Amino acid sequence: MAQRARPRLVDVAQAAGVSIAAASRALSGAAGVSEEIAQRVREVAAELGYVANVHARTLAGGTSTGVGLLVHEIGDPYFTEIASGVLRVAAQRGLTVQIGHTGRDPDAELLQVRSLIANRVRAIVISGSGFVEARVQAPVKRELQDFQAAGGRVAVIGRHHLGTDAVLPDNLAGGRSITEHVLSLGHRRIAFAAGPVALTTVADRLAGAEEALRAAGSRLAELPVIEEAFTRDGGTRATLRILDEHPRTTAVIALNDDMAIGALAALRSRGVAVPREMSVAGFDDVAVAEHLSPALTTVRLPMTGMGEQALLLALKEPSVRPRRRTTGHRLVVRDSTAAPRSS
Amino acid sequence: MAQRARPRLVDVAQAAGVSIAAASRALSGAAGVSEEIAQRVREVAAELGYVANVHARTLAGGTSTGVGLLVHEIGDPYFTEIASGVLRVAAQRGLTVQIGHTGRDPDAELLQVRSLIANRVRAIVISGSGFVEARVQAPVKRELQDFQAAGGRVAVIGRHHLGTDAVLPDNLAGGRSITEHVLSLGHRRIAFAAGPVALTTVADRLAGAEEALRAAGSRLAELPVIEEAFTRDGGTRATLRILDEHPRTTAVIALNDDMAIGALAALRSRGVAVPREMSVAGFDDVAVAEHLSPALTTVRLPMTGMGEQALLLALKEPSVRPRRRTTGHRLVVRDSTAAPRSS
DNA sequence: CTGAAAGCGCTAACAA
DNA sequence: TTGTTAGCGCTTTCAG
Repeated sequence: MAQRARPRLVDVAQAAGVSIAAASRALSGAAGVSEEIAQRVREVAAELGYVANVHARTLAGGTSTGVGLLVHEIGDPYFTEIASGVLRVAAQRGLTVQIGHTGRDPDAELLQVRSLIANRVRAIVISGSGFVEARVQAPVKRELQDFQAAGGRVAVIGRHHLGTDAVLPDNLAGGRSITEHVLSLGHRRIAFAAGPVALTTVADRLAGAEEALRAAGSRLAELPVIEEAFTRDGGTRATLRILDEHPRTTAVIALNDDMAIGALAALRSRGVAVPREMSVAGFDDVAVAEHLSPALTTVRLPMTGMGEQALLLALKEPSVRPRRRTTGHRLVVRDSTAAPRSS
Repeated sequence: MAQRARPRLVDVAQAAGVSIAAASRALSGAAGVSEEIAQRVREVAAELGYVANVHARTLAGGTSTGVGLLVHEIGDPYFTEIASGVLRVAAQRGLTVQIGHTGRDPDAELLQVRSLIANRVRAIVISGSGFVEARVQAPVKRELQDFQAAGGRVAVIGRHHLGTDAVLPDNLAGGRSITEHVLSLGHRRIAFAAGPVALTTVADRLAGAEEALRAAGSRLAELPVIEEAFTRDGGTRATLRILDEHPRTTAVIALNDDMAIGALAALRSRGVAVPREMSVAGFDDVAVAEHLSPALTTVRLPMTGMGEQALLLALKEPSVRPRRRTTGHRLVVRDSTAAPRSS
């Protein structure tokens, strides 16, 4: 345990025989030093293995190089891809990213936001659905507002109602597209494997489905919408319930790919052939969707791009009114959907 | 832009009518304040929306609450699961995690390590294979050594040669197991879809395969080992080459699941039935492996647990000699492997 | 138990 | 161009 302390700026300055101010300027690339001194300081610093203390720098300079990223759960492929986009932009801007799980729990989210604020990050990106009910996220909203009032920047992905810049996935139109697709194949006894309708993402996708259904002379209220967790396991449970409670169903529309994967597992376990006996559709087009068994029909959302966009938005100068960027979507028809068996 | 500054400790102290020292003690839960004052300070702080500045705190106290996590690419499901484990442990300990991509590039890795050190994180977890050739990672090693000498902690996942605590996945034994499995099905014309053999992970898994092959009276040198990127696309390219250059092959062993997914895609595109015409095996058992088409035979590694273990190790008191934790592995036989067609 | 004051390592005026 | 110095917001001796 040498506990040998790391060299500080003074050490570098001393070793280079210049003032600490000169050393600071040389290392941070600021103007006002002769190239000669700058050169020498850099060499000495490298020799000593000097690495500036970010905390001291941030405290003195007032500007942080950190950004925050909050996801529901990094293991969920939807968030994984978003995170990947955020990391890419951050790296290329020389920013550092602090990441945290929210678990779709408003309390955990509040804690994480506080932690980011405590770290004085320059910008916060929050991804993942919010709640239809504005009240549950009021504390976070207030915290974010204060953060912004103090000069912080915020961008959210897939949320409204937070009064911040936002990247909005095409949930409504996507919900319409996938439902139209299933209807066009001839399905009428459709069931939805949904996450909690309290989530805006779920609500929006269902709203899109409703539009498609009405156009076809049907209504969402006439069909089973099974609410379970917005996860793989939730998809499995929802599908098992559909099989048991609505045995004549010919198509399951899962409200995200993760649920669709769970749905496929449930159908396999019950020996139901997809798409011959049951069609399955997902939403998001996560990277593995095309490699599933069978390859999943779904709606593609540009997740990585959404992550990039969000951080880029958050890094821009704030505008008077919150900005909104809506993404496109694309229906991707693969092998998991087909016409119902003529019964 | 109000640019209204956030309240500081002085503001809280003033509002509560106590000294800044007392306020500090009250908020950080230190001893030496009457419960009465502590109570009052906490109330005032909450009212004002006070959030302590981590930079100031770290600078003054000398102890950071941040930890660093470096992954090759968060989009790779192997790292995703590791990250999930790390985030879980961090959250439960009230630690903050800074994450970065290394892209399996030693230079990028060095930059990321420097960034973590600059942020004075308490511990660094580096996941992802190192290089067989020790020389390429010498600079990182030196940096980590200095970091540790200054009291920092480091743990790596799936690397040797770094002189730090390590969590070592069961690559050798796993490589043996999966190869034994394929051999036991009767395959002899086996090909390997490998990542760069310069990676220790690849080298170790191949060494395990060699053991199994020798026990069966064969040798690795007699079989095609196709080196491509250790990714999905790499798996696709390797498999296409196997199909073209070694057309009599009856089984492909991919050295990770991501490559196996690419292999399945390649075979599908060429109309080769799995496992009837070609068996495919993977390695890792990422979450989607069981949902692939067909479900993938692979070797399970406890990735999430590895992430947890690594951070836990890094948070422990350092020992004189680097600690090593080896994981187990489990052969998971699913539908992608079968006996070769009797030709 | 409480408060005054000395830094933590760095940046950014300000002088020279 | 250079160097001096006053903080940045907090923790932590050290007196009281």
